[in-house]
Amino acid sequence: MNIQTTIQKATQEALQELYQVNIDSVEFQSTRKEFEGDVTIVVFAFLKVIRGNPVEIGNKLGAYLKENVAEVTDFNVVKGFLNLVLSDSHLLNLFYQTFANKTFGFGKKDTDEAIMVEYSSPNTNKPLHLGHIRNNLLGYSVAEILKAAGNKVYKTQIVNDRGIHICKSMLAYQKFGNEETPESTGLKGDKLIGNYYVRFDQEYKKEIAILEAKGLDTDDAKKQAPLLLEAQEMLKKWEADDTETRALWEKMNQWVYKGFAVTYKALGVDFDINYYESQTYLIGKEIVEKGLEKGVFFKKEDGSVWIDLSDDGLDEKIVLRADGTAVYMTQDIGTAIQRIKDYAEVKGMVYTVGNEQDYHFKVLFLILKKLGFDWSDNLYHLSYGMVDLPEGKMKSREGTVVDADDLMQEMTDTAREISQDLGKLEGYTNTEKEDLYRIIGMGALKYYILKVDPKKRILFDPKESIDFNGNTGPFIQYTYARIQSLLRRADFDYSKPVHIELHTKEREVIKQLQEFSEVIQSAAQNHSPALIANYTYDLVKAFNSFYQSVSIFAADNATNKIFRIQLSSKVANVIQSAFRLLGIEMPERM
RNA sequence: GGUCGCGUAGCUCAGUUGGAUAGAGCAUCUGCCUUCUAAGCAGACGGUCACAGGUUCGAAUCCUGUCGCGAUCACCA
Repeated sequence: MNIQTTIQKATQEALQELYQVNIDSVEFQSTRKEFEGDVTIVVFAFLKVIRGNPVEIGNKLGAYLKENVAEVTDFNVVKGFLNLVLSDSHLLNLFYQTFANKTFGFGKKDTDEAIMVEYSSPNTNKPLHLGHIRNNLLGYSVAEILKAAGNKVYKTQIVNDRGIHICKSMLAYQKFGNEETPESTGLKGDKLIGNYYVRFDQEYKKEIAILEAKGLDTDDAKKQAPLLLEAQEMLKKWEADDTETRALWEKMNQWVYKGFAVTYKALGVDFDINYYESQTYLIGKEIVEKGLEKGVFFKKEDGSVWIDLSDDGLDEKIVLRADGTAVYMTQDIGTAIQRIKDYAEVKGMVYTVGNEQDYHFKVLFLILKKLGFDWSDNLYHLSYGMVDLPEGKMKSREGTVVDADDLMQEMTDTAREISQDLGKLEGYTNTEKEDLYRIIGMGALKYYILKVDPKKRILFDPKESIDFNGNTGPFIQYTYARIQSLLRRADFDYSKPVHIELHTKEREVIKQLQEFSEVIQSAAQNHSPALIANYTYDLVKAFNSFYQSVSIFAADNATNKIFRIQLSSKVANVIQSAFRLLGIEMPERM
């Protein structure tokens, strides 16, 4: 039985005995630093059933608990707050229990149920950019957190490999490409294709200008530009399985995938399953037909199929075009159902998609619910805010994007510059150094993005993001590296339990360590890596304060010294575990 | 205009189911390296938690309204 349950039971008994009342649950919180104590009971909460002065009630209750609960050694009452002091031996026992348990903090739910986490889901007509970085980091991290909380997880992406946007790149390549290849140009495949997407837009704009000069208005000019008509023609050919078109499409997509693989590897993310839109865009139609029979959908005069969601505060939404072709929603309905068919143990899904699609997912989930799928209650749209640049919104067609590969390289370069200035890396080989620069640079980038609440927008200033002080990845990595260095020096056996009188700072760190598993559960529930990040930073702050004010090597005696090293070691352990959930690597030295 | 989200220190952000005097970092200022990694620590300065009501022992947190910013309201994905 843990201490909270013990105290809760004792409190219930006490109130029964002292005031003859029954209390369902007791409200706990950890005692704030300014006050003496470890656990605090909010006495105000009892006032609804007990008449009286909260201070008096607190004192009586405190006395009872001190008397009857072995772990409670003292108490004090401030206003309506009863602060309980727990015994050193209790905290030490707690510490050694978790010290011995290597999987500390990670739930082990005995279940076959799985969650599918979708993220990234790129288009194959351009390279990944800063927005994808936020998406990938969030999706990957949430998947890891869900795993840590005891779930089986499948990571997946749906590759948007077909459609008019791909045809635009293909067309531009056909017209202006001169048979270029990644090999002939030395470009990454996704970069090469991206260039043609930009090229299409440039040429398209020229055509529009010409048409406008001939007197067409802008809308007509956009619709009648020959290039666009050609692209649409190409899409039709693609859908008709035209051999030549398909071959070009296949070739270009393969280049892009090779390029993406490099970016994903550098980002440290991966997928268990890939879905391709070219294979899924036709499914979903049957479902709509069935739903039509069941009366979930209705048909308009022109033959298009809709759903009326006005009873749910939304409006009407199209699910099938008049010509019978699928829309985005049709595909998503089909894909969701397909996934459950493919992986029977999947009971829920997380979609990592930007908040501009909030409405879409609201509708999608509602449709699936109306179609009667019980798993529709376990769908979650991991919605995140846009990443803005100081100059304004990113537009891929206008080239005002921060390219993912470039940004990662920039972070590594900056890490190199700063590290070389500090000059702490004597005796390292060049390979080791380069690896370290990468770990630090990526740590800075990942932490900077993940520490922010997903739903908030991030204003990304590349210069400011590379800050290695304060609440940053490198600061936490640095703390970890210091502890590793400490452990390398510890020449005695520090794995055995010792018992000492606890210093205030030591108590603080121990209590903070205990919270880790709760934080993981909470992060899993809220789908928020930010909780993990900020917890880790708090722990590091507490540890640094302990580290600097309590000298480890000049400890009062050998036993104290051993304990402090044990404590440091456990802190390193938890930091590493936490950062693994964020996808951030840890340096052994830095 | 309808719907959804956001608004906390000069800047970037925390703030768990409502709890004690609102928390960090950056920036500015003051101390601390003959022993363990100073990418650090200790401290100072800095707040009408957008605004106005309401709910209650208690509100940054919950409810209503107002203002500001953003997204969305496509037979695009």
